[in-house]
Amino acid sequence: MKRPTINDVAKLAGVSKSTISYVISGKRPIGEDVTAKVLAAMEELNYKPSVLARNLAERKTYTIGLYGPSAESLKEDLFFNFILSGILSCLNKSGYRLLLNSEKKDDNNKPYYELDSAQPIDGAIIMNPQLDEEYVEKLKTEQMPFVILGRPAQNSDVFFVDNDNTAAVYTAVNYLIEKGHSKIAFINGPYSYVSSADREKGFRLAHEAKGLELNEALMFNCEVLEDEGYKVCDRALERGDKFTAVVTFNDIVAVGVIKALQERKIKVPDKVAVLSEGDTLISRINSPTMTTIDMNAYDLGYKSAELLLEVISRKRINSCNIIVPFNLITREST
Amino acid sequence: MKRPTINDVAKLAGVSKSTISYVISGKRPIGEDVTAKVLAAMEELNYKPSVLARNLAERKTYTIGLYGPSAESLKEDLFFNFILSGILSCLNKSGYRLLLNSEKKDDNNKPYYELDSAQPIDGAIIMNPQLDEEYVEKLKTEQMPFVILGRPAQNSDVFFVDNDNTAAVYTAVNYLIEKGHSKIAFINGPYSYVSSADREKGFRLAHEAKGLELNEALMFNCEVLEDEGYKVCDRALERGDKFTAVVTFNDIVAVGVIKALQERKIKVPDKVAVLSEGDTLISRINSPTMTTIDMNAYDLGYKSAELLLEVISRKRINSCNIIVPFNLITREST
DNA sequence: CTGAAAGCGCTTACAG
DNA sequence: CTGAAAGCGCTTACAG
Repeated sequence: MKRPTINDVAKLAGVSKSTISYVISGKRPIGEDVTAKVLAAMEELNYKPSVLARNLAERKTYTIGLYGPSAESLKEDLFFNFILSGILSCLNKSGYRLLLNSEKKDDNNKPYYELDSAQPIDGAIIMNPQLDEEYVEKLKTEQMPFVILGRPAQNSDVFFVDNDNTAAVYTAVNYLIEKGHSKIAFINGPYSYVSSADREKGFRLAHEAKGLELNEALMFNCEVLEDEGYKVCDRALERGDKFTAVVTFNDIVAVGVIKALQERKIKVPDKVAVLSEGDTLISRINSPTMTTIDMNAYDLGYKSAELLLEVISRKRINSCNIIVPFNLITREST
Repeated sequence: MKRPTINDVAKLAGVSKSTISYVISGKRPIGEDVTAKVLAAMEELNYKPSVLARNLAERKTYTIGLYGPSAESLKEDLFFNFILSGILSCLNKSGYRLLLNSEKKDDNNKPYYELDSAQPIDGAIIMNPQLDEEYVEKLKTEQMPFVILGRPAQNSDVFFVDNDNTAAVYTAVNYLIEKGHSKIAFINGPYSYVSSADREKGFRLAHEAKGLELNEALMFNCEVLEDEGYKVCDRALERGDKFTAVVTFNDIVAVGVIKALQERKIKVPDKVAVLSEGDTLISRINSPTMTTIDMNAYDLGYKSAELLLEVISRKRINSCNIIVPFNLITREST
């Protein structure tokens, strides 16, 4: 038994297939009696119009592609959950579907995305700070609407949604300085992330604003993993670096940092305060609970999707960006 | 500038469009010189075959649909991350795409999925224990391949992947009994989940096996949320229920339980031991770290996808099921 | 080894 | 208010 097509319905109802199509779409008025016949035929055959065929005819898929982290790094990334949740909430409201693409590796182990104008999507959200650059020019020439989740390196003429990462770290450091800290370590993300540079800028500015000298040796870059945070902190302690507070790239790195401190019986926050970014449930569950900057990741996702839909429908044409606010949440770790 | 189509390439290369198609697919031998011309034309026009048109012509989308939790409940669900990671790993290997569908609510606030044979997918993974039933019969008559992630209530003739939840709880309770506990509370998931019934069975069997009397009043059902775990535990303590150990549905519920205990200065594990299921990073980060049953959620996802692809390609026709093993991981909370 | 044509299942401009 | 036909951009059986 094959799936019924629009032709089967047309034959059964004794009308043309355009009429079937118009009854479904409501794009032109159809007589009451005809409508009734068509509806009955659809019911009888349990007919549902093929999404695929409709997409091809309309040249529209009502689907957007999310280009996110690799399958591997997605495993323990709660920040991603919030973003995904925000995106889905927005799309569900508008009847759009989501094609979820994770970063892949080619034969040379180079990361890439399956992302070009041949994909069955109306637009893309790119959330990988390593890969967005590569696709920006390509997508522009291919006229595929897209939004970057994060600030692109040269934000010339693209749509993007991000936090003000510089201001976030500025706020964090400022808070610590006002609490009396003067030797603050900074465990930043990979050097290649634009957001790492943004954060570093905030770190420097906060010191300048308070006229506090900054110790370059206390600034570190590492992969965004618990274990990396642990190692960096552990090595710093081993070397005898002096600091009374540490700001981390995100919650999971902070977990590693706190572990390294606790293993050496360095009390948090009594001896060293720890401040993270993200406000995932990790920061509430960890002991001590963590002071963190809530980046409103749900909003980041929601706004990206919302913006992308506006770009697709040409309600927005000139590139623009949306900066999602953050809030400092103080808990036990500072 | 419109996207180039196969006709543009054919014209430029001076051959028929079937030849273009065959050069790309390699489904029939094409002369060297012709191949070279075609490749050059494709290159010059930056041609990529439309995925949509190909899908319609082949009646195959190389896409599977994942029908998962609602956007809301996905927010703090790390178990989902593992499953998703497993699914993506498998699909990436096979060149399949993932359409991610979350549970939606209709106007009457009734949950539903956008899931029928008209969707642009070759098959579906259904991971919602509340909704799978509803779609099983429908999908069967519509000949849409699907795999249930979890054990369906009447597992008559469907493909499914699950843990042995009964054995998992049996193992957990057995371990606690051997540690000397005799009054064990059980905070189970919603009564409507098949997996809750499976777990309860394990809880009862473990008691029977050791000839230990079971106190029905110590068995609870609640939504799978931190706060619900907290409330159930708090009310039990308030009532003066006596127990020295509690087994929970998952890690996040255990967090609530431990919080309720700690607030009343009841030491974990000294006074009350806590054992959860899931082994997400929560159980490692929580203080005390949690003894938990690792359900191998990544494998759950990977195997579901693998099985679905086999069903789609008709390498499997008769319904079957895959039971993913679990391991007890002991940490500080017991 | 290559081409002309039918077909996948829809939508929509054209015509009445 | 309704229909016949062209078209979306491919694949593939048919033919040579």
